[in-house]
Amino acid sequence: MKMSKLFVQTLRENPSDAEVVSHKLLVRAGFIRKLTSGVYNYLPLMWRVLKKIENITREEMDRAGAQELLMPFVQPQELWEESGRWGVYGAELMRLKDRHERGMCLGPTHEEVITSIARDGLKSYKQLPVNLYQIQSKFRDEIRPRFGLLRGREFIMKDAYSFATNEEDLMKEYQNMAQAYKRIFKRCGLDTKMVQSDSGAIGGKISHEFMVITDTDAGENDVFYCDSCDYAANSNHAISKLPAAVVDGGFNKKEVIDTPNTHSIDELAAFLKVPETVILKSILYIADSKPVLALIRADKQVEETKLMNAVGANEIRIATAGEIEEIMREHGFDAVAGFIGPKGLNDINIIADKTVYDMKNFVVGINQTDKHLVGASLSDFPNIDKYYDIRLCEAGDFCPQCGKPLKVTRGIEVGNIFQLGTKYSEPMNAVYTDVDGKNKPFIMGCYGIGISRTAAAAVEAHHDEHGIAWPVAIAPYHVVIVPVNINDELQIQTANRLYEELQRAGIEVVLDDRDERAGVKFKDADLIGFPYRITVGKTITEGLVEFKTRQGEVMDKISPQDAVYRIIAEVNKILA
RNA sequence: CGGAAUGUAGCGCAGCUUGGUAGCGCACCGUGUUCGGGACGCGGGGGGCGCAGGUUCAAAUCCUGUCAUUCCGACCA
Repeated sequence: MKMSKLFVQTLRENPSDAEVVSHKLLVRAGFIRKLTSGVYNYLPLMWRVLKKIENITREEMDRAGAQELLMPFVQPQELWEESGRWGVYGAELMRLKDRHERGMCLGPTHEEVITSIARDGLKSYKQLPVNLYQIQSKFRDEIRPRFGLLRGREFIMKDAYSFATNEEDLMKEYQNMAQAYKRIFKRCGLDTKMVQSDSGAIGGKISHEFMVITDTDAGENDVFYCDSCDYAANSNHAISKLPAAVVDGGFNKKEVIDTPNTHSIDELAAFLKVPETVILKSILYIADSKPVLALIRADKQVEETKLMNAVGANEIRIATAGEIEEIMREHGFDAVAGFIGPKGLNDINIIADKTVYDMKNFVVGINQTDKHLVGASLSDFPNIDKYYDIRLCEAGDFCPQCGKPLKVTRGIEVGNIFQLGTKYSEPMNAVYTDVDGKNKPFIMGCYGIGISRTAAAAVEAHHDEHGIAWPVAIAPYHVVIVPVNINDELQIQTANRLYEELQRAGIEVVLDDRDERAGVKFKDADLIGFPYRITVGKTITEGLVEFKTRQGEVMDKISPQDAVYRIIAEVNKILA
């Protein structure tokens, strides 16, 4: 490709709406352009990158035995009613009506459609197990799109769905996909960590996410992991052992005392001169519009996804100050936030964290403003009868597997795998006929990779102050040839010769034939992120060129042949 | 949805307080000098100021409404 004809416009300045580095660089280097909030044009350079990631994904999925198909982007409401998700998916599902006022939606994921395909096309146990996948655009009307391609509303995803007759085959395919994913991300030049996670709106029991580890804001997930063993989990799912703590308040007697204006745990602990670990914290949530009281040792935080799972709700949020007072009033109490507790709330769902189980002689709110009960014990609250893990882990907690300290970092979720079981096949009546002649629902799994997010994550992982540094396997082009002065006959001839020679060898090469100063061409080359650069300058009179890798290796004076051979060798090695 | 802010040329911005008919940098076109890390000079082209009303002799500037975008909080590949 000649640079003079390449469709690209590089910018000197960062776009004003970009926060994270991948967004800034992809816009500045001319890869993407925003059409509307969370929706981007993939310009020619970007499309080359995306196609490469798609192809790597496709090759590995095919190698793993999956079959590619393509499902519609627009889906009918009825299908979503069959699975029961039309009512629960929420505003993220982009709903629309056709001219006949029939309900439709833009596909945010394709469990419903694939299940309908399976129930039509898979009739016998003899056809199973099978894994079907597609690579396609998805649309999710995110509350707040941001970070460019990392959280767009429209994005490209590879989604695969497996169908089996039993849990064992599902588990095999799950492992098979986990292995395929590791190969895919490795080939894309990305280090990923496979972590346990909550399965969220997609459903199912067991799930793992593939995270690109980063220490920037672009990583929207907290990941807890252990260096001593293989434990790693998303914060929404991580469990831990706690360091020893004082859990006995040491109060002489049980009594209600005045604790004026202690609206926060800080203030209460300071007022009573006790550690937070002897205070029982009560937080009122609204789960699917019903009140839920969460109890936890006051030095710990509630993990809302865990709480949501414990309640079995689809949506959860902390109650507002007004709601707290109103709900208290309904139960005959006059209490504001900061003074509430489980006392007397017999018809409210109470979810106690396991940390509560060990507490003795503690401090707790009793639904009276400006008062707390000290010296309390769990037997005072017969309505606390079950204990769950709803606690958010913290760095410094210990690994649940080996007991060593856990570490925390941030990650970008580029892929995930779920064991769905019969969550969709059962309600949608997707069954096959088993050996015994009986109809049984498919045991399903599903497996996603954010293709466009993976591209952005690659930029987050591979860049410097000058621009992007694409891994060879997903770079839009492998090499750029820069003749310093295009009016120099020898330089331009040599550049042309190298250009043709590399092309013949199957290398993807850009010849920067623009009549620009060398500095401009170098800046653009660095910004766009070509893995290799050959500069043909003055030293060509001695038969020498400069060879540079985007990683920073420079050879000032090298023969053009050596540069070409090296590029051919390295690229072929990576692509092999 | 709650809180904050912004919409002026492809991009980044100034001009609005104190209304007088739009400007700067980058990018683009022409031209000359320059030529190994985003050169400089000269000469050009492009917008009527998100949209719709209103006030006024006159509105990018004031008023009303509306739409969009961005940031901060609750969601997820």
